[in-house]
Amino acid sequence: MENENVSKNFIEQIIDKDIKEGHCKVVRTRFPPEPNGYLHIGHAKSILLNYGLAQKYNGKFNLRFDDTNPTKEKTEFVEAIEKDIRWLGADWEDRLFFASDYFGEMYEAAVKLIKKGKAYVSDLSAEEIREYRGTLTEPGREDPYANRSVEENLTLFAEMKDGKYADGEKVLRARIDMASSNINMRDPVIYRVAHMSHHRTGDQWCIYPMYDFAHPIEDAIEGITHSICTLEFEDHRPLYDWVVRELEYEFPPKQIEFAKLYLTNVVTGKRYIKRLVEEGIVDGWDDPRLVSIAALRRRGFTPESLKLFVELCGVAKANSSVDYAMLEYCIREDLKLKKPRMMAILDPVKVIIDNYPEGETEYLEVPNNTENEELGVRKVPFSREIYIDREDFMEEPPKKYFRLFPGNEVRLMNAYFVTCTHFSKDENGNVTEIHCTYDPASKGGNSPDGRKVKGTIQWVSAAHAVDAEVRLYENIVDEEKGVYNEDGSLNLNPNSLTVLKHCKIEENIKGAEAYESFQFVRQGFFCVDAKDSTPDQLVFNRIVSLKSSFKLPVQATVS
RNA sequence: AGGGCUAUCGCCAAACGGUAAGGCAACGGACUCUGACUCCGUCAUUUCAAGGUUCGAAUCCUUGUAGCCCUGCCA
Repeated sequence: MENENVSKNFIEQIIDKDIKEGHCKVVRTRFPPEPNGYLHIGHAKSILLNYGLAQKYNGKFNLRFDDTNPTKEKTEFVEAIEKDIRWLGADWEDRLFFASDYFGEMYEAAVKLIKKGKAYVSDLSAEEIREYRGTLTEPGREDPYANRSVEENLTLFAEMKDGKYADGEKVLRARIDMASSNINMRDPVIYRVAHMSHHRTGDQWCIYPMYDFAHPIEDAIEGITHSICTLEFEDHRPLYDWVVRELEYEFPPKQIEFAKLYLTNVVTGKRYIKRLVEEGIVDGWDDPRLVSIAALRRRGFTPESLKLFVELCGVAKANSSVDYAMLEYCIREDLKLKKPRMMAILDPVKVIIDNYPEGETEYLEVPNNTENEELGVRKVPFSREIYIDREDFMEEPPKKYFRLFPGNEVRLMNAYFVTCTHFSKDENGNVTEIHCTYDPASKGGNSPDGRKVKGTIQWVSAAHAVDAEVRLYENIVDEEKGVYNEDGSLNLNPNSLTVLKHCKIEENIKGAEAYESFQFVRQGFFCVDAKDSTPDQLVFNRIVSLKSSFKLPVQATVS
């Protein structure tokens, strides 16, 4: 599936080496989300990376919810996450797991550590533990409870499990090295008491394992060979390896860290998005201006486009921020040949073709996609009164403007040549009606005399047009000013949403369903909004505009 | 001397001691019934800096510099 010339990323190189040296036979990866929120594009990278690796190496990909902290997790999120991953196309088959499924084994693992003298129960409070931990530059001090006997620790830990202690009263710590330069190794807490109902295990447990202890066990139990996570866990790897070693797993999993995906001019921070939702600036976590998976889906991005995007971004260890233009390229690339190209007028102005018979309608056959014949043809009605886009007409055009203006001839796409004869304006100077004559011989869009026109514009028959709402988006933050203000607040772009009512779309658009997308010729790709669109009042999201090298010349200001 | 990681084009990113891939963006031009697409062309004598080793260095060594991460009973 890949181009042979594309060199392998550093993770693939590690896997190649592990296979070659016999450290693993079948590659197993996993995506381990905590069900405490919605997935965003950064998670998509991790999902597609893990799934892609499993596919590439003929291995297995697991979905595992890392639900070891009941205070933050909800079933609602596990459902949303499953939906997003499924939509992305990452197939975990029958391998859906929960860390909470392993609580029993984790408890036994902790007991094993205690018996080996590698873990002890501490009565220190959270604040005391912090004090004893030392700082980045000073070593920590030994926990005063570090020397309890194995028997006492066993008893105490069992009592913790049995609910004898309140939250925070006791914890289980791994005995490693209070003087380590790596703070994660200074006798990390591996079990805490939390009298709280867990979304899956209910009240069965009142002690819960910490991530650093739980994660390597989860990986080992599932036979994960390569446990891929993000850079901030690099400092945790020695602890990960310690757990795996002390527990003496036969096939120890290997943790590998890569740099997260950041996108320019985009908001991913949970607190920021929460505020945007609360303040009504966006209409939910799936607002099309956001980059949660749900938002991207609603906006009209496809799994294929995100997959392409992730591939193009690559995988490395350097922190980086990918240009949003790369994402735009990917969705255009995916939709280009797959979607019908329809005519839509976003800002309509009426054109009357004076020499076209009144009351007549003819149906012109047009290809749905000139670059992909498989998409077939459709019939588009043409009549005396049509709409064109306001920006396709100018009373006094600048040089190189080859759309409609008085005296100029243009092609109505797939229809006829028309020449503007005159037009009218209202009291405010807005063009209200444009009059043209058409050349009946140019039917279909070409003149038998070989006459050329420079401009081709889209149009929609007034009597047949479907009225629709179209929403145009820009990034939610102002890219000129930077994403954040000095006080840490978001620098919002006031133009992030433009709602256009009464757009006119050719009648073939009728019946378009949620998530269905189209190219609106000369404008961009648009997707039926899954939340607000109805059969009677279609609502479209602009996914992305078409590229354009056309710029109206800026009027020179005379000083 | 706290520890760890990272620095290659505007943005991603290859290169693993043999003389700087590729993509996005941008800019020219051709083509065009989408100012799109497509196609052709341009775009790092130089890899954070300075030294050193070598016939040869982005790759090795030394010394700096910059950025990111780490002091949750979060993940």
